[in-house]
Amino acid sequence: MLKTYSMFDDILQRDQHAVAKGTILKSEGEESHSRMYVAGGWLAASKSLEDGEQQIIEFILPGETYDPTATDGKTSFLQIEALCDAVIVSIDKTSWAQLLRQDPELRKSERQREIAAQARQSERMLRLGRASAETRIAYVLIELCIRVSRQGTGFDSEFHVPFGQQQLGDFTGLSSVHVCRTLRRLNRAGVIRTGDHMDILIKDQHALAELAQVDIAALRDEITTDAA
Amino acid sequence: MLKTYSMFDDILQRDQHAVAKGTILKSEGEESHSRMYVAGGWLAASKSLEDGEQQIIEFILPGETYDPTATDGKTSFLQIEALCDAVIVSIDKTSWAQLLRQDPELRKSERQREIAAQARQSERMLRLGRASAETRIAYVLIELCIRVSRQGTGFDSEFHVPFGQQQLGDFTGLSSVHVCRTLRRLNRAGVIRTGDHMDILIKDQHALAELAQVDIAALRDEITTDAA
DNA sequence: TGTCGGCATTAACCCACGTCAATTCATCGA
DNA sequence: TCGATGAATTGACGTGGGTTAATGCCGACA
Repeated sequence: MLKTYSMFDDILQRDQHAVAKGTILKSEGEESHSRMYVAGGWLAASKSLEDGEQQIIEFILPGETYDPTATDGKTSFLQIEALCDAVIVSIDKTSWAQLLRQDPELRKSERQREIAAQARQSERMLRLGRASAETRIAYVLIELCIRVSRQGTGFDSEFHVPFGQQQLGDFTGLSSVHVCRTLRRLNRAGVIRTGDHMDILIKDQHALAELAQVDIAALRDEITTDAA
Repeated sequence: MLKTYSMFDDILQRDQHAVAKGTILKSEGEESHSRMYVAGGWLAASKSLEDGEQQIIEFILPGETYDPTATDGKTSFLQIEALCDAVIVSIDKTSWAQLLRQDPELRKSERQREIAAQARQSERMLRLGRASAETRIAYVLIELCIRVSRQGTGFDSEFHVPFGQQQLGDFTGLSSVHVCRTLRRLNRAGVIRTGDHMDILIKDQHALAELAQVDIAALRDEITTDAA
């Protein structure tokens, strides 16, 4: 989570506005002159093929900022959508640049955040291109678990995913039907337990990490650093 | 391509060293304290699953720099390998930081480069997760063609890929056998013509763009900006 | 309390792509 | 000139995951 900066805080207090689940905050190719700050709720940054197939590139969680503006400085190269009811703040480029100029700490933490994001992207590309459905699902569960946990502290084995299996598929490159099949299988194997409304309980952290082909400790460091 | 900077040039003249095709310049998790500059040849940045499956995350072309150092500032989160005989220069972090501090132009162009890289990654993730083999192959051909072309000027419909079908598969998330099949099919359809040694001639640019589900003009802008 | 709409679940079926293996071909050192 | 090596190519075959569609469940709303 971002540390507290008086001027930053000031901006975040103004201009908050609530958006309903499903709201599209920015579309691909649309004008974009601001960085978004998520005060509450989850967003998804995604791209679509002409035939309508959607791929979620990144989830944006409360306390994070995101700017999908392309190199032209004008248009967004991603679509940003609210996965659940959310509260967001638009910080215009000028204000953001000013914040960065004034605050070396913020500058440094944003730099770290970018590097961490790039590492995460690489890890996801590896799974998208090369891993089985089971590995992909196991991985996303671990990743989400860790990212949710750091809002509290440490590693909570139980967490809530505020969106459906369709979106999980859009993120892992699978159909919602196969996401379902895979989650059932993990349930039957006793690795996880799914409750109502996409509540997830990781029953066997070790087995899940095995399936995801990931070293949990390393991943936690990587993702957690993101917040520094 | 990077513009000319006296001090930058100075560094690039020293410390050049040649590496043979297949050389692994950095391994995943290995110590990494420098940024690499490619004076000649192509590199690949990749990640691997425990079972050995490899995914190429990015190609690094002559004139580009790359730094795979993770947020810990110590280890590389990618493997860097020479796809063909290459000449590279290691620029240590301190020198690089100094260059950035002294040169606002370089700082700005690197910033642009990072944004462009992120847009490219998103585009690739979309294809990895959601597109057919044909679309992926068509897309990578167009992407490579444009990136090679900008070393000269404009869009050359004929170009050379200095590595094999296996690596094309490692980049697109396909098996080398299926890469081969797909290339043959594109040949038979008259969209491309493959010559010896992975020489590619795009015979029908429009049809290829159609298959790739991409707007060539937009993509060219995006990739070309990368070089600013 | 009923009805409606959206999501999860499951089964049946199919196909795009992976795997394995044989064949050809180009390169290269002895 | 002769293997020897490694990549491209092609065919046969198997399968993981997509598609379709039926069913059930829950929450919202009247």
